[in-house]
Amino acid sequence: MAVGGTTGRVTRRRLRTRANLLEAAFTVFAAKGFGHVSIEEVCEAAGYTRGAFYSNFAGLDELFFALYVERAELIAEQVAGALALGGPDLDVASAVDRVTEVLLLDRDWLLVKTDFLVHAARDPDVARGLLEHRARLRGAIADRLARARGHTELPAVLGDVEGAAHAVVAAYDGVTTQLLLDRDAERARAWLKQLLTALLTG
Amino acid sequence: MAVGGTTGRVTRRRLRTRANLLEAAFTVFAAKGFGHVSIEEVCEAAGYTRGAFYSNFAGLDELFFALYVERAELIAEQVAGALALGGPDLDVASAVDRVTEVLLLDRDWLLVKTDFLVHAARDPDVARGLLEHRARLRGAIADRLARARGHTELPAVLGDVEGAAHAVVAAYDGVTTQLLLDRDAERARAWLKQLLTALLTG
DNA sequence: TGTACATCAGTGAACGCGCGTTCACTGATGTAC
DNA sequence: TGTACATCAGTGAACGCGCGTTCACTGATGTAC
Repeated sequence: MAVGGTTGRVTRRRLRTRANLLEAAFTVFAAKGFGHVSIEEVCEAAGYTRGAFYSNFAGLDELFFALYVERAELIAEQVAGALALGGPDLDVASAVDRVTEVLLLDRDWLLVKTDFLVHAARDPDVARGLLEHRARLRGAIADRLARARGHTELPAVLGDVEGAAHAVVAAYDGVTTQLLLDRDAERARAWLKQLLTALLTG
Repeated sequence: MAVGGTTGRVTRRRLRTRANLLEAAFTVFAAKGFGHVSIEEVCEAAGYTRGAFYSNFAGLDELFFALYVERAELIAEQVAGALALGGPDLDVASAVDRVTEVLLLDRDWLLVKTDFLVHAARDPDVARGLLEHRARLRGAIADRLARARGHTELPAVLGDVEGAAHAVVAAYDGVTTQLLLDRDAERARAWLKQLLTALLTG
């Protein structure tokens, strides 16, 4: 069995192999897209045989999911880190700057993320997980906005702080779409900043 | 040769077959996603043999592109129609209602559209075509906004009418992402309306 | 309108490859003493 | 710390299937008279 079960002693070697496979898979997925990638390709990129793959994952779907979760957590930490830098109650404009910097940096990640979105859109179970993750993200943003409220009053059109957080996520997703096509990260950043400013400081 | 060349007499039969293949392909692509679909599957769904496919298309990529272009034009016409209904200078709020109605209706189309986006993101040639299409769309929105300007003044934060049109597209893309996951079209519509209101009537 | 003919569109069988999946085996790793 | 042993992780070969691609052929379609 490739997945959890009773957590029976995981060797270093196994961890390393798994990490190598995930690392290589990320590159391959970003380049060709999930659905155009074979197990064989992932193994070749990682320098293992297919047997090693099956020893660690039940199939490409499982690996893709693991890959997404791992990277998503990484990004979440980076965002949290960027926000933490600004002290406990950074004003909205600065927070936007910081977060934008981190979020729109890695094109490969945006590609994989979008692949995962469209994959999740077709599988309710996967979708549920992704929705929960997004809900947590919105929660964090809402907290942040609530704390920054003293500096700038939010416009009433969006409803409460939760609504504003929702708007932030939507703006981010919207800008991502354009960025995927024109590959102009600088413009995307400026543009996201402008959008968020329009939304949060009505 | 499957594509154009000198436009040498296209029979009805050929047109019908092509249309049937595209129709069936749309369903199959929506259900499984480009990249998880075989030529065989499309042919089976359409009721043809694989030879018929190769007589009409060079490969899945070409069919996918043709499919996207066809449906995108269809949607564009529907949107134009919805706007035309409201007379020459509908106010912004009503225009938003009408367009939203059309745009967020068809989940299958959103799935295929997103598949195409992520496909285009990996192929600069395809991306260019899609960017041009989006630019035309923005242009149409900008025109509309310019005509509705008399009723409602746009907020200055977004810049000119072009900027506002850009924002509309970003909001739409952002809401689409959420809708793909939660499948709640009504909420998405309400939400998009709210977002656009916040953006356009700062 | 009907018939004869030419061209074309789709058929269906065949070929072969890429790759998913399995599994007996071996070298690596960890443990007990 | 060193050695002997047990278990585990990854190897690599083998099997077979799904499907992409081709092509000689035939029934459908269009045209000329």
